[in-house]
Amino acid sequence: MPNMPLNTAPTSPGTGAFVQHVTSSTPPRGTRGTPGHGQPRERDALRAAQLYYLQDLTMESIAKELAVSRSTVSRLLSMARRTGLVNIEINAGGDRSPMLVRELEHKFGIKVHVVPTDGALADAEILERVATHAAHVLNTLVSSGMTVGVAWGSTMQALSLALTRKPTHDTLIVQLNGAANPQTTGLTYASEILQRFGAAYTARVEQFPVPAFFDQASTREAMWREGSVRRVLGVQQGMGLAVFSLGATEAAVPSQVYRGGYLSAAESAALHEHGVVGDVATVFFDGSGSDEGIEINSRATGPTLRALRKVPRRLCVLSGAGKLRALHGALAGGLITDLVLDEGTALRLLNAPPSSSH
Amino acid sequence: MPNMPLNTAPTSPGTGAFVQHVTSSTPPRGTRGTPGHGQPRERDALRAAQLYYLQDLTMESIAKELAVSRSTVSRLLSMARRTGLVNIEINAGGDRSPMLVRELEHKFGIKVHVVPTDGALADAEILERVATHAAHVLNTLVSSGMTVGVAWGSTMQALSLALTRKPTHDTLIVQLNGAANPQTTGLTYASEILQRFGAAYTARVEQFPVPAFFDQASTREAMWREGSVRRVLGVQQGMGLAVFSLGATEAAVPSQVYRGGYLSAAESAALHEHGVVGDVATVFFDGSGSDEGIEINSRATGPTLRALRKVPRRLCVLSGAGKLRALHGALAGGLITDLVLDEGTALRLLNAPPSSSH
DNA sequence: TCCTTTTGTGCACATATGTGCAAATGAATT
DNA sequence: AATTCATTTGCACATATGTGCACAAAAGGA
Repeated sequence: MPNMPLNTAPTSPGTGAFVQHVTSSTPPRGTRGTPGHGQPRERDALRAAQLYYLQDLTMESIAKELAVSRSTVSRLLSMARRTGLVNIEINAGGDRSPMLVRELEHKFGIKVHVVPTDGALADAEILERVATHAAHVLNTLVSSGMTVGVAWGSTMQALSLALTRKPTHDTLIVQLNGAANPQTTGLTYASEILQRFGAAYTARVEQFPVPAFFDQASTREAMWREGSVRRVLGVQQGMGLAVFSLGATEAAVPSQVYRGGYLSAAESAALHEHGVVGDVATVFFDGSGSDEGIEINSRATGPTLRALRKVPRRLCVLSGAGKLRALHGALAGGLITDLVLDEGTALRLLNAPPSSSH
Repeated sequence: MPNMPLNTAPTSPGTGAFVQHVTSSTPPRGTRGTPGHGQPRERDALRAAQLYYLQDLTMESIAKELAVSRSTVSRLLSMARRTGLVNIEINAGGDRSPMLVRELEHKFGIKVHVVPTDGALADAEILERVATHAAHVLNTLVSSGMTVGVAWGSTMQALSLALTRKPTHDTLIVQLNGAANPQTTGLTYASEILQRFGAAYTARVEQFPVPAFFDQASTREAMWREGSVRRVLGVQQGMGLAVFSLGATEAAVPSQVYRGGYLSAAESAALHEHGVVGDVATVFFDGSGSDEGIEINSRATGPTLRALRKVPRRLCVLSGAGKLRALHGALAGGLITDLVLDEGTALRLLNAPPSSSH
């Protein structure tokens, strides 16, 4: 009775083409098995995956059937998982889901995914778990032909690293908001996040090469009339899914936006003045989930909340303690349709009353 | 780095309710973990499944987190799979599928699933593999609210035994054709097949309590006007999916229909006369896939091919050597939209020219 | 209340699986 | 042709996993 490997082997990058090999101790391959398949290695991987996951054969017997060693089968299966050939999903829907999830879904009218977390886990571990879990959820939401808006930040970074491959066609990944700032030159990592999404879904990537905030609102207006920018904004219009986390002013570990030199001290103070509790893609909102009347938003580059709400599916990935007020605001503003969050935060969300704004 | 168990443990029936237990060596449970979930065992199973399949944790660490022994985690995961909480699917779609599949799909314009089979496999093993594979394919086709027509026969029997649980709502399983005959009293096994489908999909089952063939066509006409029969026929009208195999006159192991006392010698001879190559749900067809002009069909109880073709999705499960001519006929007649078959048959199907009928 | 039956648990052992390492292969280059 | 380089393979060993078994805890009956 077989088991089922899972780990993503820390093997080499391995982007290269597949090439046929012949073992000396074994009769030459190529005549074996079904003729006329694709690259031999991928063909074997599919075959192995079918026999292992569908037929419950042991790796040993699969090895015999493919005329390779057992360890090769192990590696084939490992590859099959990494490349998304095998897809494992957990059906937590309906009456099977724990009461916590059901209560949250009922209370807020959205789809909720609670990531199990042990109380003793460090914040970094929680983030990683949430990201991994969210990656699987994302796989069920992304489909061919879809345009997916993607924000950036530490949570999105973790998510991008946890993505599992799911090849699609004609999918388009579009950056939600600019990422450049006066302090750091590169901020290549925003683009790296995008690239990883693109690789995972074999999708084209549309970057948004503008700063996170303009210094002058008038400059933004001017830029927004530029053809190159209008094109990206046009792509954003077609989004079927937006993926983002929330920035929170009160977070123990302050969000990317509140470090990194994006905001001046004066600006931070102004945010507090207006009762801002958090942001989505560098657009700030108050406790009621409104982005209006906040000066800096006129210089921000993320979609207005009004525009965001037009996206049919809006997945928020949230990890950790300090973002509760931001989450309440975002929920009040109807910004979220699908939520992934850790168990601790979920519990607090259920119990804690929405903080009175300001 | 964890592995992933697969086998359906041969444990006791276990239909009973879940009950909380307390171990002496362990502090009482119930205070642990998220409060307010469903039955503790199912709650743990979900949690374990998420940690194991999504987070790639080892069973050992999950055991620690759930405060149970590692073996319990193993059993929880085993249960999670059996009950369909965990769903494993293989994405063989698009350009990743082997050329054999692509060629068949192109040639016949249908969706094809080829079950890998070693050349040295016995017929019974091939049947089992095909059935197991088909069960997974079926899971992707059956959805809530759907009416599924199900035939009977040895292949359907094997399929029913290989089904994996996938709970749905408002699904309806309806028997495609009568199964009683003058020889065997029970033929309980036709109903057992149906029951298994019902159990796997938590669906209501609609039986069709008529003989496989009437002695007199006029009796059928009369019965077809009966309210009870009309109700079943009405349900059949709503089918979104039909699942069947093919009977073949030439099969090495003759199909159920050609043994079992369903047909007299004279009837068998008449079938050959008319160039019959096989049947679907006891409705016979010739090499071109037509059921017309075949006397016995006026006494049969399965849906006419015209009626069958109205079902949007028609899954044919086929295993073994001798059914090639029947398959060619069924394909010519456009009876099939989705096909599951073993590799050997698939190869012959691709190469062999359609047998000239009669 | 006592007894029987059912169900779940941990233990220990037999299998099954993942992976570092060295050897072997095939392709590309000199 | 010889050489280099990047992959791939099989081996062997360390882990990880499945399961028979005996026992403990609940549930049901008398």
